[in-house]
Amino acid sequence: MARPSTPKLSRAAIATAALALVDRSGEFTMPALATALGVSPSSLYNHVGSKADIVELMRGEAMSAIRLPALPDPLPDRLPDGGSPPAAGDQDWMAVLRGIAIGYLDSYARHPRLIPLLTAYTVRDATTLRVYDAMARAFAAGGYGPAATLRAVTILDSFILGSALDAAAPTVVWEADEAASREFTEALAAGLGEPQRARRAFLEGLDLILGGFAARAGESF
Amino acid sequence: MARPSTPKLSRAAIATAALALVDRSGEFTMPALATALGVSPSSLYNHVGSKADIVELMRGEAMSAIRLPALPDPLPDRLPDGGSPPAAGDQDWMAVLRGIAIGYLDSYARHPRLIPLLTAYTVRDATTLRVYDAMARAFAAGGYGPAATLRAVTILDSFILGSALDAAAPTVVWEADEAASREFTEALAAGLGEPQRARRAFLEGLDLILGGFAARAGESF
DNA sequence: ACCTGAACACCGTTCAAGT
DNA sequence: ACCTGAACACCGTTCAAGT
Repeated sequence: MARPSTPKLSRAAIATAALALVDRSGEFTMPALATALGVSPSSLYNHVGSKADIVELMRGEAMSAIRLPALPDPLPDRLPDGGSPPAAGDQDWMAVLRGIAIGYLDSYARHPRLIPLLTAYTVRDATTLRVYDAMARAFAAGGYGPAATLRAVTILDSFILGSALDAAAPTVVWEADEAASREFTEALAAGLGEPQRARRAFLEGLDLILGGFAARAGESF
Repeated sequence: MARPSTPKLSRAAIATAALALVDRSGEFTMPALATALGVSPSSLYNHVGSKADIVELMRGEAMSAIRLPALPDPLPDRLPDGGSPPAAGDQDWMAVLRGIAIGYLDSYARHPRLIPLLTAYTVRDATTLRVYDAMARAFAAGGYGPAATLRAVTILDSFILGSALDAAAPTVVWEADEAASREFTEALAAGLGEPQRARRAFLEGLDLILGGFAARAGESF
């Protein structure tokens, strides 16, 4: 029973099983993963280099669900092919950014217990890079210069990741203690029950940020 | 050499040494901490219940540096004491929020390697609660109702935490690969060298968000 | 090429034993 | 009350051995 004729493992199978394990139990250890795959822990090392490697696989798996809006690739190319006007339409790239941001958050939200795991490792995932790329193209389409584009992408990324964390493992045990003010206590009482609380806050914050970007799009930078 | 006449350990000493260890090496294990304290690992359990307990101590330690603006406590109380007008001044609570947010981020930023550790545990720290409380009071002072206040605090918290993470462990190995667009490549080239890159992005995003809040303060919610 | 089992150097935590 | 040392059940990873 040493080497089976058809391999029991593959990187894809490991990624899927690992993500399912994290989703289900929140834990992620090599023995637990091996058990889920019906294999011995040391077998995993025939396909991955380390535990961190598997975390990267899970990141890719989680992000693969993103549907990036089909943005014309070398953006200027669409001008000569007739028809539509220069498409300065601010609505365009704002809507694109909104779509990307929401898709990005949803990818996280589908795997809440994965998020704290991701922050412990450094990213090196191609799909995530493509998300940033799409955002950068959208800002460029909105007239942002290179440096402003990078800051803008950073801002969006920070807010999205923070929102995902907030939703996944509430950063506060939302519970007013004896020292809490009336204002805070009332806010908790009013908001905590709300069903889509975290998501509604995200959407509101996203619109705040995008609104700010749109307002600045006219200025020089 | 069993029990010394004067205790070698205390919760405070453990908190300080743990934070110093994380700041210096990024690692955090009980044996390493014990060595740093000149003590055996099992001794720690006379003062803390678990490793998670120590993480909470570190969170408190990191947050204790925050200077919360002295906001009049039961806010309405300052009206009758004469002098200043009702102080509808939007500038007031916006400036207060800005100060809190920056202080909050700086507390994180001073201990970048602590941040990923924090996200793996659930918060139960009194100082952090006080930060939220101060934010809630500021929004209430700005005319926000309870539910809107909770969403607003959530938005700020998410952005701050996300920014801290982004700054601490760059969420992307910021490196354009072969599939990167011209826009993204240029943005990276223009922005990556910038000295205070992460902090400038944070300040810009913060102003975007606060600006949005200020603009909405007049509406009904 | 790919799985197994034994082995290594760790880890967090418990607990009797000491003072 | 508080520190020690031994012990327990883990963990990630390596590697010779098998096919």
